[in-house]
Amino acid sequence: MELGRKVSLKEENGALVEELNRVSAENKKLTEMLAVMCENYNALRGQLMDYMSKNPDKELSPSRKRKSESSNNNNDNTIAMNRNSESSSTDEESSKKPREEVIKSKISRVYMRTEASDTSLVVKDGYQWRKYGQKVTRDNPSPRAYFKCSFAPSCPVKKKVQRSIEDQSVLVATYEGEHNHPHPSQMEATSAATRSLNFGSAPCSASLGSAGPTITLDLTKPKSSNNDARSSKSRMEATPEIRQFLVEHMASSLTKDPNFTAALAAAISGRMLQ
DNA sequence: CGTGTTTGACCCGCGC
DNA sequence: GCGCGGGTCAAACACG
Repeated sequence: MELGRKVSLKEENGALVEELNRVSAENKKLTEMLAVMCENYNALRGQLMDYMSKNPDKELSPSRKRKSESSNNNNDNTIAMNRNSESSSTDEESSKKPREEVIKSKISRVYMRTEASDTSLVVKDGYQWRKYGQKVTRDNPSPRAYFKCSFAPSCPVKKKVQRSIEDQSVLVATYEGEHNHPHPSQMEATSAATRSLNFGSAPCSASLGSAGPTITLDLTKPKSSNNDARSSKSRMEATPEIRQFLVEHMASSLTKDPNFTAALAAAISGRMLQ
């Protein structure tokens, strides 16, 4: 009967709407997961740098530097910075002489996907930043924001945040230097990170189809060889082995593929835009 | 009133 | 030397 057909059509319509809602929710969840992954990556990266800077005992004089672009790509690994905060650039108050630059700061680039409507160029990486400038650059119509770590001048880390010219919903954060202090807001960052992704206890895998590379983090069987007691004193809520493994895994991934995060963010955002 | 942000001015390196 | 452009400073401003 026609009535029955109408009813079934209506049911089908409702089912479709429900499916749409479900897909939308899933999309949203994936977006959140991506953001969380980026947060986790940033946190892990910081821990990795912290860890690696504790092991090598190279004597390098920390010097703040202005621009360190000479020939390097975005992930040169000059990681053995001296982390002594007292001697870092607060001593001599030379106003205009060029500071000697023995080593370059570590420069890393992080791609962070945000809402396109989010106009604040804020990349939540767990650290506190103070904005000190904003410029419109030539190659990108989006303004570039300049941040210093709130622990400055004892912490010389700076970052630049600018929207990607290709995808306005992707923030490109360029970090210069390394934090010589633990996460000031480790709890907030951790809670935010574990809000929707249980990071320490569940296996985490992210795989992308045709659009990009397949990246899988298998946390089911971490190595249990060594744990860094010093770094675990302040921020080890998840299992140290898991974090250790994650750090090593991330390090190896990044070593093999410097554009790891770029590819990940670009691929996922591209699929989400479809 | 203290703290963080905004924004125009200034500095400085680099290419011509 | 000069102009351009990216990076930084600092006074003004906003906000709690």
